[in-house]
Amino acid sequence: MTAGAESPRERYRSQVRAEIKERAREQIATAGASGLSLNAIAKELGMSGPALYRYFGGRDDLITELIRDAYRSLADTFRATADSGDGLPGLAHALRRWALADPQRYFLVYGTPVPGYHAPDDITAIAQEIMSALLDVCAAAGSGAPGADGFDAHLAEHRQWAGEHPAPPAVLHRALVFWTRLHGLLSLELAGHFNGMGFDPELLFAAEVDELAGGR
Amino acid sequence: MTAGAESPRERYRSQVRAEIKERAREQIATAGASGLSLNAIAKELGMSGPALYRYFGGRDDLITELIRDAYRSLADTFRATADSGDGLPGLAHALRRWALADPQRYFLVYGTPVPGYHAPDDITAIAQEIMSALLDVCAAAGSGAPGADGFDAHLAEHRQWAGEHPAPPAVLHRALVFWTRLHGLLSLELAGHFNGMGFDPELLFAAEVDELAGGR
DNA sequence: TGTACATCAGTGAACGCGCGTTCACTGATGTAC
DNA sequence: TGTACATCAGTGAACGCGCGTTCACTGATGTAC
Repeated sequence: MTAGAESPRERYRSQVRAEIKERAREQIATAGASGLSLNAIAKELGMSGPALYRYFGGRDDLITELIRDAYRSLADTFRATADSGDGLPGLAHALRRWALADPQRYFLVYGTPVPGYHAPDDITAIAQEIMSALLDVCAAAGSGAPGADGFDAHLAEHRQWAGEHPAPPAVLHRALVFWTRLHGLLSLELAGHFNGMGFDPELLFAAEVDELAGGR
Repeated sequence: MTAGAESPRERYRSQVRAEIKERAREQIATAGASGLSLNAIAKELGMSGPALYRYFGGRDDLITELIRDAYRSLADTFRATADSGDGLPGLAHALRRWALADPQRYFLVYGTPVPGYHAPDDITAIAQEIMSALLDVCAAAGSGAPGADGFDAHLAEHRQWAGEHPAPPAVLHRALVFWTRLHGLLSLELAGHFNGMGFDPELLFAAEVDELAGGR
């Protein structure tokens, strides 16, 4: 009963859980999050539908867990990249790789929200980890930008979202700009809005990263 | 039978069509696009479900038409604003107003795509109208930016998306940057990702518009 | 080592639901002579 | 003006489907003595 040791039953259990989630991700990849069906997953695994209730409280629980995994994965990627010292360009390209590796995972985090849904608190906490890693990198990059503008003054007094992070307003501003600009590029690219336009999305992304790393 | 005159039957018909679409928009606003149900719409209108088939080919047709309306509305807004001579800031704030007026409409255009769905050609054509209005405004604003960078050179040879528009690469670049940056801001704001962060999204938007209107 | 018991994964039947869609039909509205 | 006909909105029954979820139960696996 020591915490680290896993009994055969526990090992089996977590393995089946993983398989269920894997199939769920496949379904989301081909039909979107609204196309996820417990019965279909069970069929693919050769089980009956009710069997899944041994592993998840229900459909909503499963989706929430997939969303949590997606946040967790992005937070880990951000933290690792932030600590690697590759600066803003490194973080930006890590984000792009993460997004392209699994577009639907990206949309689980940043996609169109279901009007009623409210994420549980622990997911909000992971979102803050992501912000924290971003702020670390922005702070290390130095302010570099022109002097404080009007929005910086506003940020100086509205910085709850930064938590205890000691970054000055110009750095907070840079973090927001990093986030929103790259999200704009990635979400349009992943949604296919650049399809058929002719240019290479990666080059546009790189050009925006250059500008972020330079002035602002 | 002259083209302009509408018979009573035709008038009634288009009125019922409009009511159906109105209810559909309400449903999408409260449950997302995947929560749209023909039977529920019929019930709200006091009709039986099959009656709707007099007005739309089916559920997919209805959704497609709502998407088309959304594109049309944005294209009209862009064209009118472009012709008003208020420049990039005017266009940006018109876009923001349009987005905030009906978030789900915005997501019909720029939200998470259903993996299988492919928009019909006429919608693609409206998307080009939108781009065209944006390019007009960017061209009128002048290049204003620093000399051509690497991406501008790429754009010079990959400008199919601009159609016949005579704008130079620097202007094309500015249009893409306008589009992607503002989309990033608006989609995060509308999805609620700024909720609880503390700062005012409108001020962040304005700061980005300032930067777009200045250098780049 | 063997026996008695507890745990728990998985089954199969069933429930109730709402969905999109078809079809034959009714009845009101409009048109032609 | 009245009559005969065509158009077409809307109904109600029905089809088949897949969904999430519950429940009582079986049978295998693990645990305690």
